[in-house]
Amino acid sequence: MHKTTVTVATVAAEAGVSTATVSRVLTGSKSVSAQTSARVLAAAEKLRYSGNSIAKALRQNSTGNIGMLVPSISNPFFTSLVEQVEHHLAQAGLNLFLCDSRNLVATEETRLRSLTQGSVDGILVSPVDENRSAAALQRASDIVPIVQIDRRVGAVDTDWVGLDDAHAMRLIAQHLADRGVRTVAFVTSIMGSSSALDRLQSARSSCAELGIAMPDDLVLDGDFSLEWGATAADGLLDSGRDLPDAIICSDDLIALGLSGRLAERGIRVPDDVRVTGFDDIEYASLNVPSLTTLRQPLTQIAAEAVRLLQENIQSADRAKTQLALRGELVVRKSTTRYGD
Amino acid sequence: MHKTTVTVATVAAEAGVSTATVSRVLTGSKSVSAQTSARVLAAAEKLRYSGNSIAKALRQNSTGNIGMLVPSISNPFFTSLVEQVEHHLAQAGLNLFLCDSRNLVATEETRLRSLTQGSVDGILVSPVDENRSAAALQRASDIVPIVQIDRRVGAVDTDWVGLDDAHAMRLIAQHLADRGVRTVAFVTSIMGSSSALDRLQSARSSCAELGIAMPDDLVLDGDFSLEWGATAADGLLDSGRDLPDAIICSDDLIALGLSGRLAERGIRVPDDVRVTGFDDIEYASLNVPSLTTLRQPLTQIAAEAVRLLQENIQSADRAKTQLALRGELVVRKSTTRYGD
DNA sequence: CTCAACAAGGTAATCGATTACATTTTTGAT
DNA sequence: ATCAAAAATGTAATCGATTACCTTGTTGAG
Repeated sequence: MHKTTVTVATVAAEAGVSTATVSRVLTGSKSVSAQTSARVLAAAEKLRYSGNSIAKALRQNSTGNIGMLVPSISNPFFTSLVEQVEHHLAQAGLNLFLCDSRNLVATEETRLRSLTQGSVDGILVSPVDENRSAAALQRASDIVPIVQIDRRVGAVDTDWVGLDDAHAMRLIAQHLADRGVRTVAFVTSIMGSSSALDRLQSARSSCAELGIAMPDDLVLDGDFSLEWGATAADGLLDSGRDLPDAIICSDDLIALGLSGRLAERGIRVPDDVRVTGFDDIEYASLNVPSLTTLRQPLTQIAAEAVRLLQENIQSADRAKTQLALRGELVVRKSTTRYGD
Repeated sequence: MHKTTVTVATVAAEAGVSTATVSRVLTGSKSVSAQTSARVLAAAEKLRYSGNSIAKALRQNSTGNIGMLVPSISNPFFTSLVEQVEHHLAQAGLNLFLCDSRNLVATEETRLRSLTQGSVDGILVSPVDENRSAAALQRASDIVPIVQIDRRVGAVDTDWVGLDDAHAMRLIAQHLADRGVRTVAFVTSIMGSSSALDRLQSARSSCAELGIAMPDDLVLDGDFSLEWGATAADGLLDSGRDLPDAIICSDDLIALGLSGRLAERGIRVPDDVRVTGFDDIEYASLNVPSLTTLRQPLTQIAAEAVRLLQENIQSADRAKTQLALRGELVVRKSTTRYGD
């Protein structure tokens, strides 16, 4: 199986030229005659030369791969984000090195440490916690170009691309107000991630403006998961209180988990209570009832993040950009009663 | 920002020792006095030395990272598999380099090519297509240790770890037979992946044994997605035929998409038709109705795959192992009528 | 007290590809 | 026909960490 390693030297010998020439042919630099070039290519082919990207990276001080660190790849929102990023990177001839911080600051730190050890030219990161991620992130950004994506740590001075949460929540609140909603519950993840924080704050102020009540005891926090959505549904039903007119969830997973549990317990969505999600993951449209949610401009977010990272890699000292892109409300059945 | 690079030489100068000594301290080789060691560590700390894993990899001919190539990271089954693998690799001090072949043989080939260029010590791959993936896989396995996981290309001689599909389908068929099912439809992905092939074949033979009818025109193929599940539901309902007693789906995504569409069109699961999934992704238990499915032994699969890969990396020429692990039937509401 | 064994640390080769610089050959303009 | 510019190719330095091999100094057994 594992034959003797084939290097440029092997190929050079076979083709009867120097290693420099082999390298020139293979990297496509100019100044190699057609015949020589052909001879080298033939030799490379014959020996099944496959290059050594490590050596190349060492010499050129650039690996052609980009690290991406997300809180949880099992969250479909991040999965889609990763897919988009991967797509844009591929177009730029870059490889993706994907890591999962498992929503743990400690794991995040470990990953950042290994990524900053030379294996990547730059990092896209969605930090776990607005505060507790700061130290590791700062350290990493002293070593390698970093762009924050989706979630962010404001205290670390890097580029950031993500959603305009304030605008997004305004769209949702406005939509609910239009349908006559007067009281809402808000189900979210425990404070810590910037997304959760921003969304709650924005929901509060938008609801206030529109005359929608959002009592403190109807703000429930757990995490971004189906499981928590279901638990929150139980919480609301078991509290003894009347259900609000609507339940705003800070992501689709929560909304789907919650909607499922409500159905099991005989509560009809949207007739008994309206429900909104956030992100527009694939399953949102296929759930029964289909979920009204806020679609994030994923393609654009990914494209901008990749672009900014490339700029960062090229020239270190640029003014940092903060890019808040606008989402789009997708109205579906979970907020639409017959006659609405 | 990007300061002058700190290398072992910088640290050596600061500490007043040679680069060899610095390296000895940092890698923990023996024969360094306590004082010297302390001095080196202090210097490294002071200069914020962070090492260069590229150089290290070049010298040691080993990177400490493992590539994993899956057909689609947006499929929750693969997401969970990746999580498990990541966990087991981390325990062995290895990093994960994750790639998505987007269900395309061409993308798969590109990724394999870049992975075999030195960036990883070994590869875990779930090949897109039983036949069309063979060439690229063979080529890659000539260069670097490979273990196939979940799906496989039989023609390429590598280790493989996955599910015992025959056993799994027998469990499902038996369960349905026990509940009085006499006819089934089978909704799957287009043939190509080994999983799809094996599952169909096993379903056919198990049903035959148990006296369950599975007419050819009730075998529908599309892909492993929610979308296709929904489309298949439409297909069954619009065919003009009576619904079968049960619908076996070759993965949970299909089952969930199908179950949702059935509900929308007023068909009740399990009362009008029973539905089974395959994989036991997280959402299977939270769907309404919760989904009867086959739970894959993911942790075990991941653990074995990692173990085999490590063995392969250590000693190239071993006899190859094929490991088919048994899954477990999880009975839920989608096959359970009142009184069953 | 002597010498083998060992500890501590230094020097320089090494991993494989790229590339600055040097050398030779070709080309084309006059 | 001549010479400068351009093309083709070679030689060797380089990227940064590791490590084989060597030198010097210590220790302890006999």
